[in-house]
Amino acid sequence: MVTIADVAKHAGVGLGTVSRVLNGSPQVRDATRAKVQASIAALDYHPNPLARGLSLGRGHRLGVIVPFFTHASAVERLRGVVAALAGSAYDLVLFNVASPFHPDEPYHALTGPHRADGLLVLSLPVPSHDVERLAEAGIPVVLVDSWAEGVTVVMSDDRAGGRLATEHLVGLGHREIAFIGEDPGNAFGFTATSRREEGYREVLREHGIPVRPSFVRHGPHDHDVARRLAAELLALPVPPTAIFASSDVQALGALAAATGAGRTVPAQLSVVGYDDIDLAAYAGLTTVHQPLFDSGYLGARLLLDALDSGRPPALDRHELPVELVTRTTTAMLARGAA
Amino acid sequence: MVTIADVAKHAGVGLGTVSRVLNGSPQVRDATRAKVQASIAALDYHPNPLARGLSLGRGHRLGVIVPFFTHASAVERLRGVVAALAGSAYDLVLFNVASPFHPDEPYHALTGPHRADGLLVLSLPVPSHDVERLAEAGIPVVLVDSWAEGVTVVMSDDRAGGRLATEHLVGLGHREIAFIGEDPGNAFGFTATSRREEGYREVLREHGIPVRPSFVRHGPHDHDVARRLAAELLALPVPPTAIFASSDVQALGALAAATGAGRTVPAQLSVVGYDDIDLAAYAGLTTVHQPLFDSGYLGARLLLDALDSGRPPALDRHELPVELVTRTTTAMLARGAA
DNA sequence: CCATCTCGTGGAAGCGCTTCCACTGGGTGT
DNA sequence: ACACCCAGTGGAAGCGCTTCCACGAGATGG
Repeated sequence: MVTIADVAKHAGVGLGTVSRVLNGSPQVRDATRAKVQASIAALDYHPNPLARGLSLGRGHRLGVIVPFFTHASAVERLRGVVAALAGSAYDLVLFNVASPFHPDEPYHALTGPHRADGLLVLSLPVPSHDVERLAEAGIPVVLVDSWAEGVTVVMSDDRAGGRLATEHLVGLGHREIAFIGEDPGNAFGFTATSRREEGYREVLREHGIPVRPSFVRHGPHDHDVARRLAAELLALPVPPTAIFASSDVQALGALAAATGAGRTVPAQLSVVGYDDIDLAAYAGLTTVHQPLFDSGYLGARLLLDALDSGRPPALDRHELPVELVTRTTTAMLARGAA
Repeated sequence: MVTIADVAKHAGVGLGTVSRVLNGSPQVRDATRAKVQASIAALDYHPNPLARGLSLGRGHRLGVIVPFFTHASAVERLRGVVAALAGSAYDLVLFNVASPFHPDEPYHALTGPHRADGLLVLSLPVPSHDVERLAEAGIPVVLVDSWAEGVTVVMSDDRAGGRLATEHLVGLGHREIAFIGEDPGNAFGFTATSRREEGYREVLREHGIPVRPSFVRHGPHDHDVARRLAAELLALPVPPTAIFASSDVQALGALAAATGAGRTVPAQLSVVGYDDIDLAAYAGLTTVHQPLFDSGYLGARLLLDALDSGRPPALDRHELPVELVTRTTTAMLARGAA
């Protein structure tokens, strides 16, 4: 293992000078710099990031907390994060939250200093207690698709998205519109689904359409669960003519239920999803597109800027636009139906 | 920031003792241990992993190199890696290889000591030059879905998978079977595709079916490229009655081309994919299933074992089984066709 | 010509941890 | 009774780096 001392000896200079060259200090004569750089190349020297980190007090690690297994959308956001970090001095350290039973476990581990210099949280809530600890420790935090008091957040306007989807269905003549989403009290603490539901309720109310309690179903974010919930909806005495699901995965479950119940889509049932993941395009699913990649990218950039400047990220709420993508799972309400 | 010295003072013991407690050394009297643990809790002390890493000579970081943007299958493998690392002392550091133009760039960065303690490489080739450097640096390496001289590898039997797919089509009566895969000289250096192609060629040969050069098409691993290649195949004077694509993404491209050319699947064209990603099930794609999750899991476990034992991973070639999943994109060759 | 400044440089101190060595005090064997 | 050993402990050294302080050599000004 070659160290800075070896380079110094080889170049015939002091350690300090080598360090200055490594860190681009202007306080080095050009001739000296060249000599040192030649030695670095000759010895194939690589600085030890651990030692560097210890000395500097930061390890150039960006922690990303992500519910990897539960939401397909998280992957696309992660891609954005990866893209933002390319070329930066920071390494991406991945912390998965697999189980909803210990959602705060990663924070406990991370609030210890130097586990990561900054934290990006995708879709998960952060207990206020941990927000404080992270703030005390001086670790900047950015939330994507989530919200917490006193933290910089990047979100898309979920309520507007919920409105968009519902307006679309109402515009097609539907009045019996069901909703499938996650339980507001879900174990992970995901909240986006509730805001989408709010948009749904608002639009119905504005059009004077009563929100039937039996038309609003909640369950874990899972294809088969959604399928079951949709099957229940379709078996109702007065079944819905349209379903708005708060995610594409759930919408695809609804599609499967429709097939199972012998309903053709969109002739006998319209379905709208949310997220616009890869699958949506293949399935021809009408859905609300949100900029998943961009949200991850922006979140990471905000964090990097904060880290570079030494200032905590601006306490803004960055809102990304959503947009309805009309495909082939929605259609005008057939006359005489419902 | 509270350090080990603070804990020592608070507990009225020496630094060494605190360190021994932290590291579970038996050389501490129970009473002393309890006292120290109480102080740790009272002060909310968290060891600094950077300092620990510097002292120990390893940072408890497991580097994963993954072509994140190009292959959907990589994500599923990554999930396996994440699962294997849960509960271990190692953090997952993600290195993306976005561009094929500098495929060895991450290795340059990583062969420097302590960037990561071990390296897991997904689907990418490792230049032999870097294999040597990593070996010299004592960094264990495991490859998943790739191969290199002198490195532990986890792979599935791609040739057998290629055979499986082709046998299936031949068994359905097809003789005009085309292949769509990646160029053997592709910039990233992916090799799995070539082994699948070998299996395809072998089976055709065994059945006395000539391999028409015009039936074998190569292009980057991309849906739209595959779609174009498939469109070319279908426009041939004697078009194929079946297409075996070396990945699901490419098979889905072929499906799109079939729709574009007015061919119904599977009546007028059979299509087989490879990987069995999420999309395959939704699309009803017949495909070769390979244990993506398990491959990542196993690779990570091998690496962790090597790290824990201090021995390099056994130089085995771990081969995972593949299996044909028959869905709705393949059917008996219609009489009189071709 | 000397005091003063500036630039470039060497190297010690210090980051927080582990580990090794030295030391103590109570057993143990004879 | 004495030598010996060993469990338990304190603390110095050292991991490889950055940074600060000190210092020498020219340059500058009076």
